[in-house]
Amino acid sequence: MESSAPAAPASASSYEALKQERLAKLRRYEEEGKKLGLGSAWGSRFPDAASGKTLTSIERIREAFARLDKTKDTNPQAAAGEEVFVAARMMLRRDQSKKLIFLTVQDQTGTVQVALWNTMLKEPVLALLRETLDLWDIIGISGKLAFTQKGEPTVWATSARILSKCIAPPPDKHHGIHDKEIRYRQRYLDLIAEPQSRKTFILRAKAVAGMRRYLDEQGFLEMETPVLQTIPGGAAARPFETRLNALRIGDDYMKMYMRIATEIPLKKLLVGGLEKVYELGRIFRNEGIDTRHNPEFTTVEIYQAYADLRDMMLLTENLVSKLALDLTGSTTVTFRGKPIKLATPWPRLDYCELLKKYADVSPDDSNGLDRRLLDKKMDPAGLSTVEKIDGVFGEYVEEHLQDACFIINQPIEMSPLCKAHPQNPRLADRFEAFVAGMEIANAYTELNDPEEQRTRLSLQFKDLMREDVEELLRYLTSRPGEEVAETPTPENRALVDVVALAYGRIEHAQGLSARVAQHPVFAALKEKAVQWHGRFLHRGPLRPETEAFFLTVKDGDPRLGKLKRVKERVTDPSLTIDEDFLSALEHGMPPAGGLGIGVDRVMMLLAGVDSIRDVILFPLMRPE
RNA sequence: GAAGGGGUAGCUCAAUCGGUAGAGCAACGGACUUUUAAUCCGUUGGUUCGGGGUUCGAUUCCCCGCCCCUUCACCA
Repeated sequence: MESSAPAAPASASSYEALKQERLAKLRRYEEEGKKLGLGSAWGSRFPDAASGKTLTSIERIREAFARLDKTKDTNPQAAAGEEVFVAARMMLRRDQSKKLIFLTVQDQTGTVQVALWNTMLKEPVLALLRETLDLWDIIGISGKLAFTQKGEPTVWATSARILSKCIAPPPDKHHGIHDKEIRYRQRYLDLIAEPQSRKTFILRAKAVAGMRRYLDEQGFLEMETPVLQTIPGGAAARPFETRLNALRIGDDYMKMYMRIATEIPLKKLLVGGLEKVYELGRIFRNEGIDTRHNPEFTTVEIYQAYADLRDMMLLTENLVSKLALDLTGSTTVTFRGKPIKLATPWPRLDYCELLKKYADVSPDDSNGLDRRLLDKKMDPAGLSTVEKIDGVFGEYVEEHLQDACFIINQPIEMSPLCKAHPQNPRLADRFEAFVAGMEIANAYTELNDPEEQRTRLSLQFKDLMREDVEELLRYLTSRPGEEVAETPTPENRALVDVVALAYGRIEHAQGLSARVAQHPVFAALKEKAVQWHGRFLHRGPLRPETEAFFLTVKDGDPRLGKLKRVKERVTDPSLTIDEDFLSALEHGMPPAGGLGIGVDRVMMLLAGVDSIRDVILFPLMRPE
């Protein structure tokens, strides 16, 4: 191993030197502690099983002190009451002399002062701890409760031992850790050093438990549906891909995707006769990372048969405001320095009226929408009407949605899984809940007509595909014939990006597939594609319904990036019609209300933190 | 993906015009029997994120790269 390596570098790092100091103390403790019956520096159960005693949390100790008299109970040697057992990490150490040492120790519930005093603790034990106890060591002590002369609640140790040695040098005892990178990558350090962070994650645990309790009390049942899926559905987001080694399709392992929502399987449960279901869990979206997005995040989706949007509104506002009240003591929270009201009822705000109010434009006014976008230096060219409306809404309206509210009556095109509004078929019977400019929940009266559902999914794909196919055609027209390599050789295959456009994917994009097929360049490509497919890609014969086309782009072509994006969209599995889902609907899904809540964002509000990373224990980071 | 800010001792942070890289905490040695980030005296600790360039000389100026933060873009 290190046989041939030269001796340790002349100047070991400071980190290494500090660690060696601590290791030396550990060895000394092990050696001398044995004689004193202290056990290993890597500890064991505390207090030991034979004693029949149990630990007392620091919170309980503080409660006990509240029942003592600060002026009278100051003599530890005469302290009444049983010995308490405390296990905690030593955060601070104040040596008064060789005979008296004050420690501040911390467990999950708080901090308390511990005194090691030669009149209470055996001299050799005190001496050994004095020499070997370091900041951030975890210790177990038994002791008596008494105030100091200055009135500080103190556990006066009658015995003490190291339960776990911290051999790494800890951070600054006062400043803690300011480096956000360390706080995220080594969350355990953050949890020890920053009480606020610990509070946030304890709060999160309580909030999640509170959500479950609330739903359980309402008669909802928590379901566990697959995280690994063959068609990721229920939202329009790019999924994470993986492969299943146990199953092969042709020569390839079967492709699978991490779920991007829990919607589809939960609705299948409604079909199955489970009438009030929910799932609180992690979902995964292969998209941007910023202060409000993490690739894996937590949602709770709730479905109730024979209910509708109105029920989901009540559920949402009651749940969120109750959580705030129970956990923070108020229905008004502070976020980014501003007070945010979560008290019920939340105002129901009309989407189009908000557009009128803040952007002075109607969703039907295409020119007006373009103008508003241009005012904000956004290019309306190439955007669908829905995207324009959504863009204007995002730019002009969202910032005004600070106190909790419901946005209702969105255009139906934006919501393919949602039933139309009972009074107006152009609107969706949907709400989005906004708080502090963030979308925290989204709910529908669920679409349960399978034929309508098929049409709506097809229309949505067609809409998304149109853009991609147009872009592809623009590319082909700009480079007549040039991109068709005669034969893929080992060299140019390395320089080549193959774009596969599955014919079946665009069969619903009426008119477009014909235009693609008729394009002369495409015809040539198709011919090549069939040859290459058989000769180089080894995926077996082309199936007629999935005729594939390939085109090649040389490395370094400035349009390569754009084409790669087209490829991603065109081969996006979330644009596959989920026949299994439609089949479920064909067996009859009860009319239902459905709701999804972004748990992380609710936590940001409750904890009053600015970044989603501050409510996720181990946020995604680039590997170092 | 773009712009801006940042990366210096184990931790928190300095470093003037480009001129020997400093402090506090931690660590080590010592004093001290009621402290509260204990205090006091002394000592040690550096690949200044990595690579290249300009220069007599680079933490500092230039180029390339890595990582973090913020804003924007993306994200039903």
